[in-house]
Amino acid sequence: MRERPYKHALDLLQRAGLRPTKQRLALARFLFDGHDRHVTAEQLHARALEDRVSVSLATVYNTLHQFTRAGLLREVVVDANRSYFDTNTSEHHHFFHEKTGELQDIRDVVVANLPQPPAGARIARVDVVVRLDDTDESGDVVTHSGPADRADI
Amino acid sequence: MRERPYKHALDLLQRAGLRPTKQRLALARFLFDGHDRHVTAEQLHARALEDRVSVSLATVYNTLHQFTRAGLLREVVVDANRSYFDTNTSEHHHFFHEKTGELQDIRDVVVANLPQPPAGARIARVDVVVRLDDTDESGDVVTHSGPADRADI
DNA sequence: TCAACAGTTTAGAATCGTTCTAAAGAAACC
DNA sequence: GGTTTCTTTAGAACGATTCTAAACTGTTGA
Repeated sequence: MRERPYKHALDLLQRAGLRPTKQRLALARFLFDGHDRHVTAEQLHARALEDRVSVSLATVYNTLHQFTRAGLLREVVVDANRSYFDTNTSEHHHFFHEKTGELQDIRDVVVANLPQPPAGARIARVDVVVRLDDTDESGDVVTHSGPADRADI
Repeated sequence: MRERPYKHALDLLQRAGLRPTKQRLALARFLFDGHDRHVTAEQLHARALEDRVSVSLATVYNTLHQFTRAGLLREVVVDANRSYFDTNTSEHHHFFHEKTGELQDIRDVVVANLPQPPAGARIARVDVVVRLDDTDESGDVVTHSGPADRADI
């Protein structure tokens, strides 16, 4: 994961059949540095500008969609107001912290007893979103024995 | 479920502490007629106009949110482009037909092995969205023995 | 090397769903 | 009825996203 970022990003672009432009390279280098990330277009744009990479918001959107089509990213729908893109494209699910808008990958969730899809349809994907609240406005400490062990719903 | 729609709607509004205006009554009568419905604001608005109930889109939005706050509806986030409101407020999950934008309730899904939420957070809700594709552009018949039985993911 | 084409970026306009605003209208209360 | 409070509404405003058309850049091949 600590590999030569330029080379790695270049590689990904080439495999996706995308010309390695300055903008795409910069975005890819940031997105695919080995961390699992959940970014919105605005966040990624801001980040690029911080790094003094001049790129327009339109290009950020284009690039995110191209990367998604290429299977490098996965779009996560959790919030009606913004789209998140996840650099982790393997099977997994999410905690979504409603207050902060933060997403967090969770693994090993088991979904069972799904009904058969209607005729003519096929399951494309199963998404589990666990929405999180703050425990308590009073600032109480969380005793780690609480509820939330009743994993079934 | 076949009860006097006026009375039932009136009742719901009263219990929710909302003045029974013409608009709210009309929307409530349609929404809570005993069927499970998944509506967008636009759809509900169009439907009201068909029924010759004059109501503005702003009021439809207001009303949907008021009903949601009152626990009469549940907002479902499945599509980045529109909000759905579900008249079924009990524990259940959804099939989402990506092509048509249709939602369908599914019951009895089991979600297990959820990790503990991070300290300070509490699970507010678990949403399972099963995204559906068309089986096949060639129009093949679905043999009901196919995949989609491997319910775990 | 360079022309020429195809793919890319961009600013800004446009779009779309949704929310806001301020004023007019209706329900509730005395 | 008069007054207060809640509702509705048209239209403006908004924020995220997409589109447009023109400028730009990578690539290819002579």
